[in-house]
Amino acid sequence: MKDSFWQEHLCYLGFRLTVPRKIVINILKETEKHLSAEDIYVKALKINPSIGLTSIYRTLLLFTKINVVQKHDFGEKKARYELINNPLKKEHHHHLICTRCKTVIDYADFMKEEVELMTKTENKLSKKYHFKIIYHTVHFYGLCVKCQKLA
Amino acid sequence: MKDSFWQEHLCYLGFRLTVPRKIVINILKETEKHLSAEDIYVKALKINPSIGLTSIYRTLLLFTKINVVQKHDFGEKKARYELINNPLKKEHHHHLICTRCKTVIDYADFMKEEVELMTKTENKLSKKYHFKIIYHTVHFYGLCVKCQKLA
DNA sequence: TTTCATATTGATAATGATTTTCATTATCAA
DNA sequence: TTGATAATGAAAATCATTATCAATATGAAA
Repeated sequence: MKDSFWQEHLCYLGFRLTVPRKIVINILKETEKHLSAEDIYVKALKINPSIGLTSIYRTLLLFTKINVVQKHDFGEKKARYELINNPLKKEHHHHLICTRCKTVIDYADFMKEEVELMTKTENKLSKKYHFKIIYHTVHFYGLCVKCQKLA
Repeated sequence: MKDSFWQEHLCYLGFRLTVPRKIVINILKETEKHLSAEDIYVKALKINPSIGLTSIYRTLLLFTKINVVQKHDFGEKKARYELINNPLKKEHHHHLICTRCKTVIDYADFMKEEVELMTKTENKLSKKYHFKIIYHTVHFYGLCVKCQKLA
């Protein structure tokens, strides 16, 4: 029954292993990009034309809640999704976002210093503002090589 | 004709000094909060009931383009706006965002180290990825004091 | 296996923020 | 004061996402 780590995880938490859920995981597993719900839907239709967009959204919502995918907001009106622990990707990374073509580059360079400082800052801020920090985001916005030439 | 620094700026760039634009600037000048378009619209109606929501959006778009306001995306479905160089606010700051009540706390503590590292990282990333970085965002998401108790 | 309670689905309608359209009005230089 | 046109407000259109709800698929129990 178990098809992969993620599906086992689903099962473990008491969720059913359904067709749309398997398809969404497989699509995310095989890309390095940050796909929107629509992107995923289009790919899913090619695998199983009877799948509904609603299910894609519901699946992504569920996966986000159980920490199987991460939902990103890169300043577009639509959200983008990324599988957590995707073997194609670096463990932990931050993002460079091209404001023109919306391409997202993952980077994990210099993360040690960055994350160290973030942790330090988090601790200080938590105390000062009595704020319980759950996660942080670091986004660099700008222009990718291509768009620098075009703009 | 000129009413303030911002209005002069508008004028200088060749834009007209209209009623909705003055109102939006004045509303933003007098708050420390990050207001949504709707928030601003409600306040604007009290000053001039004939103002349209469309104009609020148009004004905010213009102001964002000419760097008079900064548009923020804190993970809600609606955007929030903040006047750049607001005398009520710290020059440069990052944000703590409560994921439950959506309150945003500005902080400028420890910014020196943070900004230094960001700049260093930006330089390295620019070179490595040939990416022209325009700006960055650092958001800490979590629960504010109140919501920690309620959640 | 077959049955069954119910978790999950897909089609459709609804939502809510933001944009577009377009005819009317306000602004400012001449 | 006038006139070109920038800017407005009302209403309709978009677009991503959610809610509704009847139909279906899933997995445990018989």
